[in-house]
Amino acid sequence: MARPRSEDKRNAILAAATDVFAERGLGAATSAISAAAGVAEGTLFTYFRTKDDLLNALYREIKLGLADAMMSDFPRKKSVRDRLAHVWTRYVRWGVANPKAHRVLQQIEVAGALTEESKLAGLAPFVEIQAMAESAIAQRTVQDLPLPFIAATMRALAEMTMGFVRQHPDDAELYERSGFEMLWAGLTRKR
Amino acid sequence: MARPRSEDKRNAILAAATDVFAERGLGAATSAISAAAGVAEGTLFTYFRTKDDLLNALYREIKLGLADAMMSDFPRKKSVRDRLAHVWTRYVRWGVANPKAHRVLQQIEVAGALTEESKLAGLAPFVEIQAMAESAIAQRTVQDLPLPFIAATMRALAEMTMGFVRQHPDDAELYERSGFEMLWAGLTRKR
Amino acid sequence: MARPRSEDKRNAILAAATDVFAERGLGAATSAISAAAGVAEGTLFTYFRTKDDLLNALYREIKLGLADAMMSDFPRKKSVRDRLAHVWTRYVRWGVANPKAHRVLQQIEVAGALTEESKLAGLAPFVEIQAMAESAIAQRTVQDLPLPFIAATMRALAEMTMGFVRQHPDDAELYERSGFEMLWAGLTRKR
Amino acid sequence: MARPRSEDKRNAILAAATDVFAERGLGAATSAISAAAGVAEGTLFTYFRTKDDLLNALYREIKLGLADAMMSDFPRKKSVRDRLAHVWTRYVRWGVANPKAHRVLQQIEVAGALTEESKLAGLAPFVEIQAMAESAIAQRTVQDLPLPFIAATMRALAEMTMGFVRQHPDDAELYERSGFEMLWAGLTRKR
DNA sequence: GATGAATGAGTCTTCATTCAT
DNA sequence: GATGAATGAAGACTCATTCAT
Repeated sequence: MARPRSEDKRNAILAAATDVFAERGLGAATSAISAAAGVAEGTLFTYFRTKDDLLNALYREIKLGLADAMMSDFPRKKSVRDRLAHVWTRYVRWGVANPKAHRVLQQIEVAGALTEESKLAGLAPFVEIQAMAESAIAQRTVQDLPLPFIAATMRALAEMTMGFVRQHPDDAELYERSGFEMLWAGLTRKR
Repeated sequence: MARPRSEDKRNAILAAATDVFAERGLGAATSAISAAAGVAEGTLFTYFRTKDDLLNALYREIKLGLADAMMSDFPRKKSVRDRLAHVWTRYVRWGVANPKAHRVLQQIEVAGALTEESKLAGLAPFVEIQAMAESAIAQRTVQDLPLPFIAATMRALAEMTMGFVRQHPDDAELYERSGFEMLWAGLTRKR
Repeated sequence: MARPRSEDKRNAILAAATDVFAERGLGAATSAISAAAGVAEGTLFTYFRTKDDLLNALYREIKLGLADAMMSDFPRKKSVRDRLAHVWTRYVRWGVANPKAHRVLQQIEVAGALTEESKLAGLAPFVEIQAMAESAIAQRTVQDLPLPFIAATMRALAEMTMGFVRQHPDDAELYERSGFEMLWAGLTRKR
Repeated sequence: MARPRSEDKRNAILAAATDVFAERGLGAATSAISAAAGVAEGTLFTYFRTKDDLLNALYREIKLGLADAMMSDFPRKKSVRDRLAHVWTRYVRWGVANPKAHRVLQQIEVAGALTEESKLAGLAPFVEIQAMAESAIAQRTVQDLPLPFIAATMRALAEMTMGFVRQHPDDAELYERSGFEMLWAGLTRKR
């Protein structure tokens, strides 16, 4: 029955990859990652067949963590505004609290190493947000715009907001709130 | 200085770099770029001392082109809304018309290879936009928010919009307009 | 010694090694062999201490099979020509019927991984052939040449013949006979 | 015009490859070859794109040298027997004088790394031998057998003979002559 | 200045072998 | 004994940069 593959080691590698990639970019050597994870160079490849595999797994892992952060305690019963605010706040705070993961996420997305499968897997956890947006449109609170457009808007503003909160932690609340108000103003029907 | 450096060659290299980096990522080999530019491998290094230098120069070059696209014919005399719409439209259209340059710009920004100098140089051409925003705040059309925050908001929404226009060219106008309206609604004071 | 080593497993590994080495060369990974044999990677090493050990064992195994094919039903009582023809035919047919084993044999011999011990062991089963040759020389049917030279001649011609039979199975008989006649003509005293 | 590729370096690499492969097998590291050739590791790859390319080039190079050795001073006007003896002797002596090249040739042929192109190129220099054999058959000196079969016979016997000459240099002449007589007896029509 | 051969450190990945389970 | 995860030394090949021509 040999030694079973260790979840701990897998996680250590993913964590190390996050650190190393965040600091040196995706071009960082796999050997740096295995070293940071405290495993042998070869071990990395028993958990992830190739560097690209590692990248894809890391992407999913981070996305999953993000989804969890955003959707836990989701106030299903509250108003559209409250629900959107919940998601917004959680997203921004996650990005501020996990700058490395956030940075790596961006790099992976822009690098073009993701499989279609991973892209889909990364999207999956966010269906509930879409559902919320859909119902909001239906009740005419939010303008009639394509859902992906709305989602992308939120994301774009949230990412931007994170940057400001990171740079000016003292004004965190200001930026967090201002960002949200801009989003809300942009999305809702006028008057 | 027998033969002077050729502006043509420099441009050929920058253009080739845009193509190659856009297609293969910043990890692409300099030899691929020199080949695409039709010059020898060594020649690239007489125009740019290192690969990082090339990256920085490319960044500035693209930013300059972008600034030019945005600010030419700038309607200094018109309303804040008109001026903002001008900038918005130009930005979005530039991104749609120059997907490779846009893609490379993003990669460079996210990769962390930029010198402070380059970052500043990249910002410079956009001072006029800032000025516009400043005056708009002063006259209380736009909310009293930090200028960089406003600029970043515009950028974030514009980049997102580009993506949609690229994917749905037939609805270009819809996305372009919707994006702008969201920006405007977000920035202006609520009555 | 709770569980005794299984002869089956050993054989499975040797058979798998024949297949894998024949197809991918001696550089093939031991893990490919264990996989093909349906055993764990580590198991291979309980049956053969090192890859070189496996190679040597495989060599002997194949040689043994070959000797068996050649010497079974050996017509001890018949004429020199009949006995030589028997050996010739059996050798050629074995090579045609076992192309992988034959191929691996050649690779091992040419690769220089054999111990002296294995070389000797590989020769052993062929003593009877030598004996036959010796007596043939004594009775002056065959020219007075060093025995190993005679053996090598037969082998060289037989291996060559195998190749032709493999490539032109329809002319198998022609090549088999022609080859033998050449051998016989070459070995016997000219009148 | 930069430094031109040096024929010397190319030859040094090929010579080093012959040595190293002969001693350690085709699995030998390219770094061992570049070191033996006195060039940097990378340099090997500017002359041969891959290890397989090197193998193929080496094969052609050796075959060319062999053909040259065999066919120079070819006695076109003499009898079939003399011409065959010429080729035979040259071949055997080449193999004895160039044991490393000969060994490497065998390894490459058995390893299955040759392109069809290389195989053809390796055959080309030997057309004259075929022509000779053809005419010999026509004049009914040699038995009517497929040409490739005849060629292969000569080769098989010659290679075997080389081995004996190498092991017993003092009896070189004996083996050389005996081998040839066997070949001649085998090929010619009886009576 | 232009060229491209030369360099060798660095990359990802493989693999024989060991050893915890 | 069987298993397969762990190991780390190689290995083939790449690439930014230098420099002879």
